[in-house]
Formats: sequence, C-alpha cells, structure tokens
Amino acid sequence: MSERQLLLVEDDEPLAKQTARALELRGNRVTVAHNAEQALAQLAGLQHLDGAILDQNLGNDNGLDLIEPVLEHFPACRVILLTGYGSITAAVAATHRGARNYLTKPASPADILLALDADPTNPTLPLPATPPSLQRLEWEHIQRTLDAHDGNISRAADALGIHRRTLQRRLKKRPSASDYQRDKHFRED
Amino acid sequence: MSERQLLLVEDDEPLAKQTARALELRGNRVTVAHNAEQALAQLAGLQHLDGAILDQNLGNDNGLDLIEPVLEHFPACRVILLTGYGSITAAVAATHRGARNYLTKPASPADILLALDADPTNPTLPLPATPPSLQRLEWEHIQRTLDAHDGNISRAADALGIHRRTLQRRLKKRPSASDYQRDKHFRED
DNA sequence: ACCCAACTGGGACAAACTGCCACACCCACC
DNA sequence: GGTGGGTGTGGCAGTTTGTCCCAGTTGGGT
Repeated sequence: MSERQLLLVEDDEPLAKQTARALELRGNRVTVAHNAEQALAQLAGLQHLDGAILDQNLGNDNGLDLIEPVLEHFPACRVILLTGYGSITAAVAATHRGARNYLTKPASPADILLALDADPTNPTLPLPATPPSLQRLEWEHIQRTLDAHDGNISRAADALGIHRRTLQRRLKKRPSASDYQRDKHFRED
Repeated sequence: MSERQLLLVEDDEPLAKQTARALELRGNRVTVAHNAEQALAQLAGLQHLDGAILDQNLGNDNGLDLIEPVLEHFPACRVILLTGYGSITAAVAATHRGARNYLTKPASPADILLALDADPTNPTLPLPATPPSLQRLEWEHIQRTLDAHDGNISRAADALGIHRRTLQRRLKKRPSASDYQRDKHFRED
C-alpha cells in the first residue's frame, strides 16, 4: 500500500510518539494529537486523511466522541478505536458511530495497520489469530491494570484480586520494569 | 411498550424454551428456531418482526450470517447477538453487519429486552466497567480457547501453554465460582 | 521537625497449585 | 485384535500463592 495520511490521537505522549514513529517506519504519514481539542485542530488543518487511530481514553475526553467529527471532515477515513481494556458495549457503540474497528491495547503497529485494512464484517480474519498463552494474557492484563492504577501496586493487586505480595513477586520475575513501556504496548513483531 | 414479535434463534433447546417463555411473560410473542435453516424458514413465514435474538454459536452455523437475511426481510427489525464468550472482534463484525447490540451470556430476559431498546450509540450505557479480576479473565480465556478447540482439553491446554492435567483440575474446580454464577450456560455438555 | 498514612520490598512458612509420569478406560478405525 | 487420540485419576516433588510481619521511603499535615 502506498503512503497514507494517518491521525493518531493518544494522550500518553511517549507512547504516542513511539507509535507514530513505528507507523511512519511502515510508510505512513502520521499526525499526532494528545487530546480531543488538538485532534479537532489537526482535522481542520488536514486536506486528506486515510485513517484515524483514536485512543478511547483521553483523559477527560472520550475518543468515541471524535469519531463523528473525523468522519464529518473525511467521510472515507477509516477510523479505529484503541482502548486499554475493551468492553464489548464500547466496541458496539464505536462501531455504530462509524468506527471501522476496535482494538485493545497492547496493540502493535502491525495490529493497528491490520485493523485499518481488515474487513470488519468478517470476524474470522481479524486479530484474535491464535490464542495467546495464559501467561501472556495474564501478563498483559497485569500491565494494563497496573497502568490504569498509575503504577500503584497495592491498588492494582487489589483490582486484580490477588495479593499484593504475589503481584510484587510476579512483577519482579518478568523482564520489563524499565522498558515496561515498550513491553507493555508492543508485542514483539 | 406493546406486544412485539420476536425471533429467537438458539441451538440449546432447553435454554431456548426457557428464554422464550421468559420473554413471552414480559409481553412478547416469540418465535423460536434452533438453527440457521429453521430460522430462515421462520423468517419466510412471518409477516412482521420487531426483534431478533441470535445466538452466535449455532452448531455448524454462525449467527452472524443470519443478520443479513433477517434485515433483508424486515429492515426495521432490531437484531441483537448473543454469545457464550463474546469477542470484541465478533461484536464489531456483528455491528457492521447491522446488529443493534451484542450480548454475552448469561443474559437475562431483562438484559435482552434492554439490549433491544437501548440506544447502542450512546456511550452512557457502556461502562459495565468490568473490573477485570485476573481469575475471571483467565477463566473466560480458558473457556474461549476450549471452545475454539471444540472442547478438546488436550489441545486447549496445549494452546494455553499449560499442562493438560492442570487444565483438567482447573475446569473441575470451577463449575461454579464465587465471582461467577453462569455455569448453567457454561457447561451444557 | 514530627507524625501519620500510604506504598513498596522482603523474609518466613504453610497451603495450594503445577508440571510430570503412570495407568486404566473409551471409542473410532483399520 | 490392535492402535492411536482423548479423558479421568493418583501420586509426587518443585513452585507459587496467601498471610503475617517488619523495615524503609515518601508526601502531606500540623
């Protein structure tokens, strides 16, 4: 596919930058916004837009509310939503509002591009490819939860329904910690 | 609301009967089908249809493939999908195909009626805020994987990256858990 | 400075769980 | 009959988890 103009809206700035770079490396032009306001401003300045990747959780804003504005400006734009932990109802709502796909983090750049291109009416092709191992699933969920609680181990453990001590031990056992950011949002690919 | 004509497609016959009765008690007329073929036959015989409740997992058939036929016959019909273990991709696919909502079992009749009436584009209703307990996540993943392998424990265990013996033990220990009371729909074998 | 509350890191130990090997059945198939 | 998946169970030894407990750190308040 040729170079495409993408809009990435993600409030976590380092992650946004990293994702943008990764998408650019794969031959796309990427415009970044960190909140709804910026996103709307970017929209006004663009002449063309092939795809929009919206984080659902944008601080005070909700990525879902950006779907309509994007499609208003660029009806042919492919919009996908990204979210920390997806809920089915949110996925349904997003789709009703015109989103093409709905991803849960961690989503690698490859996942994102796939989601932009995949036929959303066909549930067999998309992402759930092979079932991740239990361990991996757990690990990702742990990271996500930890993230949702601002890295607070005690609260995360509580939310996960496991003992704090256990969470500590598990965290120590995996690599990460420092490159936890990268590990968290990007699977090896 | 006045009496509505509903179509219920669910391959588990006892469950279908039960659900149908419950829906009728709430003032609806319910037509039941247990597979895609029957459903299509029912469609041809109906003059009117307000809502369709489709189980996604219909033995060899996929409930998703019934959405279009239903809407073809009755464009105004509200279609919702029901599934044992919902995946977000499936929810997206269903919505793209015209479904109004997507529920995971166990869904009470009240849930179903709510899903038929709710405005799916409204983000206010989401936020079931699944406070994802690690155990629950694991359990769902296990069930999904097991399902994907046609209930084959050995292969599922392999796919999950755990020992068959361990999977067996977990399955046995789980029939009903404190944080889950849906075993009725779980282990219908 | 002082205290308190909230977190994190870790030690110790029993209880629970897991991986692994073994063995007995089933059932379908050649 | 024999053979090859698959499933249920039992029995360990090794690992992980739940708990209790204590020490160090940090960020307010007062």
